[in-house]
Amino acid sequence: MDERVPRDFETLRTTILERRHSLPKRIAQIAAYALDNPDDIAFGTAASIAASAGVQPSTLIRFAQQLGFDGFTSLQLVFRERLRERNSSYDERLAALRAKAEEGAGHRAIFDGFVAAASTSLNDISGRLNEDHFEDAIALLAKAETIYVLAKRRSYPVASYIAYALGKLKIRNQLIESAAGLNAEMISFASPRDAVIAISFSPYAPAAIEEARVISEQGVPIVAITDSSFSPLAQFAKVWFEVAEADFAGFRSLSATMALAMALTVAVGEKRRDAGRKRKA
Amino acid sequence: MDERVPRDFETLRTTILERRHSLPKRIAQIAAYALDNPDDIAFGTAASIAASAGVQPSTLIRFAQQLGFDGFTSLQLVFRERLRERNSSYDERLAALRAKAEEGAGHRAIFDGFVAAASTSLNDISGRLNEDHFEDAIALLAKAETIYVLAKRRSYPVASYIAYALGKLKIRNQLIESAAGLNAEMISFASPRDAVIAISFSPYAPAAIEEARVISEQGVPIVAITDSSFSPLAQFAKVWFEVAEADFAGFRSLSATMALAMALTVAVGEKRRDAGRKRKA
DNA sequence: TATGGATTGGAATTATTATTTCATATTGCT
DNA sequence: AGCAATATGAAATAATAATTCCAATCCATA
Repeated sequence: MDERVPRDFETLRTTILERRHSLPKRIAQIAAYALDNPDDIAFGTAASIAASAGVQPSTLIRFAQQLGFDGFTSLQLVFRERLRERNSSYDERLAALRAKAEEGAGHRAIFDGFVAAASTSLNDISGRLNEDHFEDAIALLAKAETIYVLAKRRSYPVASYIAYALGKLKIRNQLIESAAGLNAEMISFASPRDAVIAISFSPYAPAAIEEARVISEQGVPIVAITDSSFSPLAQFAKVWFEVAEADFAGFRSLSATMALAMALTVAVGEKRRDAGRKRKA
Repeated sequence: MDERVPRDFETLRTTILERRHSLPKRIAQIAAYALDNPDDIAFGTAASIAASAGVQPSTLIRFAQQLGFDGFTSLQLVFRERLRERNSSYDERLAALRAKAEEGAGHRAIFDGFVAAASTSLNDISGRLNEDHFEDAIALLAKAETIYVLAKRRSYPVASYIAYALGKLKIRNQLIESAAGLNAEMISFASPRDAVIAISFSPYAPAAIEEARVISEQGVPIVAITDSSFSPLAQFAKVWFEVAEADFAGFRSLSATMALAMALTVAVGEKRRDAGRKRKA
């Protein structure tokens, strides 16, 4: 075997993708099948796999040999190993990730840490979302003429995704940001028939809090996403959500906030569609 | 076969535990082994498993028969099925949630869907991150004078979080966006001593691709985060990462991309700190 | 369009693996 | 302790599956 044989699934996958275009037709066919149905490769027999993929068993072996394995059996081992690794349960994996991230010094540990933080946050929020608040928030936003989106600094990415999604859903919205320093003017256009989604986490960006105060004094209802009941944002809000994001290396995961924000956005879109349909009928 | 044959792993497990004490010595031995090492049963051969468990192959078959199977092979199927299910459970859950949301099963389903999409994406990326590429990307970015961050539309939130984090870490960076339409000028300042983090997913925003092309022609190395090897972004990149984000209701989760982006950012920060320390010493 | 090389299909062969069988050992019972 | 029933070990056998081989076909190139 003069060529290096991929011994883990990822390397194998990469190798296949690289060579994809230089492979003969039938071999390419089995290659595509293998990447699409890795489980079948792991469990099946050469004959059964070949039949499912619509080729001859010998082709399957040729495929394995092209990749540097000495036969189908050794190729199959890689696919089996993948299943073994993937197998461990979610919680186990999460625990393992955290452990690795903590002990490990290398860069891989940093990556694992961020993945673990994101997973933890998601885990957490899915258990504690208050459904009544969620429905209230949707109702409130669905009847707004314009939805203003307010977030600064670390929360800003969430706001920009909300704005993107609202735009896609054809819901009129305004991201409160202005390179020209015209935020105050922008805010002054908001009326009680509009609504605001405001996002801020400790340490609360003063600008965000101040703008939330002003806008709430204009009678515009606010839906807030923040991190505790002590949040200054909570006091201005008609509805507010508490999201506890885990952090790693000083940077907060945004995954739970993102999920909540997207759910709100899409739910509002749906409610509007339903309302529109009813009005027509 | 007068007794009911367990066809799923949990039932099998329970059955074994119930009968444990009424089993002959060697059979009990293999029973214990089976529950402790289910993966080995799934993949091994009768001979190899028997050897690991310290019994004869025939005992293994007798064990299977006692449980009502007609041989080792049918018992093994249950163990294999277990691996298949474990592995696909996330995708299935997501599919179920999508279906539920489709038929209008309430807003909670939408929220669950976004959480599941995010979890699936994280799960996926943590298994397939290519560590070599990761190290290459870190090295490349760590020695850049200025890191340019390039992403449009749905990827923009990631870019803005990267820019925020780089700023916090005191790493000089430039987000390529300009309300004044000065992107071209901004890009023209980039030199081969700088580097770019570019993020784009299908359908690739033309502006992002075009800017990536221009900037790579200026000799500025690009680290790309994208969704497939066919991505037009990949061809301009020195290093690229494939991130498969699950989507829900038409909106892609950003959780995996975010985790990767943050990991890159923080790792670059660390590498720079280490380098600085070394220079001093 | 003729020719050589590469690719493919399908059956024959070889290898591996499950199962059966039977002799031997162990256990439980009177 | 002695006997029968049960359990076990080891090798023979049967089944299944991987691999090889060769003829047929396809494809690129002159």
